Amino acid sequence: MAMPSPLPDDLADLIAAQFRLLGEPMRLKVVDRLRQGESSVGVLADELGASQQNISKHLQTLHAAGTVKRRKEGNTVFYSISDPAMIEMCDQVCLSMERRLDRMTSMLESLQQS
Amino acid sequence: MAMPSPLPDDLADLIAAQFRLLGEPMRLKVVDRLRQGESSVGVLADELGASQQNISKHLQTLHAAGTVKRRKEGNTVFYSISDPAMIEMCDQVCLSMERRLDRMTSMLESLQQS
DNA sequence: AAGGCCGACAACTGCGGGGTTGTAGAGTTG
DNA sequence: CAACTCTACAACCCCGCAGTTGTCGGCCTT
Repeated sequence: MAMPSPLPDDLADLIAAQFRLLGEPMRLKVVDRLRQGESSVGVLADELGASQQNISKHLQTLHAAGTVKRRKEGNTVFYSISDPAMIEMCDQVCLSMERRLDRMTSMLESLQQS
Repeated sequence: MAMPSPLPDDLADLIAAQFRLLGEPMRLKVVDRLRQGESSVGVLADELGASQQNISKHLQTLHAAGTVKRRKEGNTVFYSISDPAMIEMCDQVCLSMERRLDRMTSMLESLQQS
C-alpha cells in the first residue's frame, strides 16, 4: 500500500495509461461485454454495432496492456478478460456513478417541489 | 449493483469520461497531491513543476466533473477533493498495479536463474 | 483448387484535448 | 493610486488516437 508521494512521473504515466484503457466508450463496452465470458471479434463487433477492424484494434490495445487474453480455435479468435482488476475498477466507478446519479435525482425532485 | 447490460451508449460515455479524468498524468498528480489536503493553484503548480495556467485548467476540468471543490480566501483559491470515489479508484488501480509489478519482478527473477 | 469466412495489419483522415502564450480581473499592500 | 500577487479566460499549436477504408494471410468447406 506504500504509494510514494509525490507521485513520480513514470509511475503517473503507467497509472494514467491504465485509466485511459477504460476511458474510451467502445473499449469500455468491449470489456463490459467480456464480463459475461469470452467472445470472438466478429460477435463482439456485431453485438456492439462496430466494425470488425475497430473491435480488433481495441482488442489489440487491451491485449498489449495485459487486460485481455487470446484463445485461437480454428479460424476464430476468442478474447477474455485476463486482469480481474479491470472488473473491480468498473464496479468501483459504476458504484460511485450510481451514488452520484441518486444524489442528482433527489436534488431534482426537491427542486420540483418548490 | 444493477448495471444494465449491454451498456447503453450514453452511460458508457459517462463512465468513460470518469476514467478519462484520471487518464492524464498531470491531472492524476494533482488529485494525488490533493489527497494530503486542500491546496492552492500556485502551490500545486510549484510543487508539480507545471505552469499556473496548466494547473488551473486541469482544476477547472476536475471541478466541472464534480471531483473537486473550491474555497476562495482573499486572493487565493484552495481546491480540495469533493468526490471520495476518486480516491478509491486511485487505490484500486494502485493495488492492481502493485500486484502486476510483483508478478513481473518475480517472473524476471525466475528467468535469471536459468 | 476455388471460394468464402475470420481476423490482423497499414495508411489515411478528422478531431478532441493537453500545453503554451498573452492578457484580464479581483484582491492585497505600500 | 500604483505596484504586485494570484487566478481565470481565450486563442493558438500540435500530437495522440479513434474510426474508416483497403487489403492480405490463414483456415475451413465443397
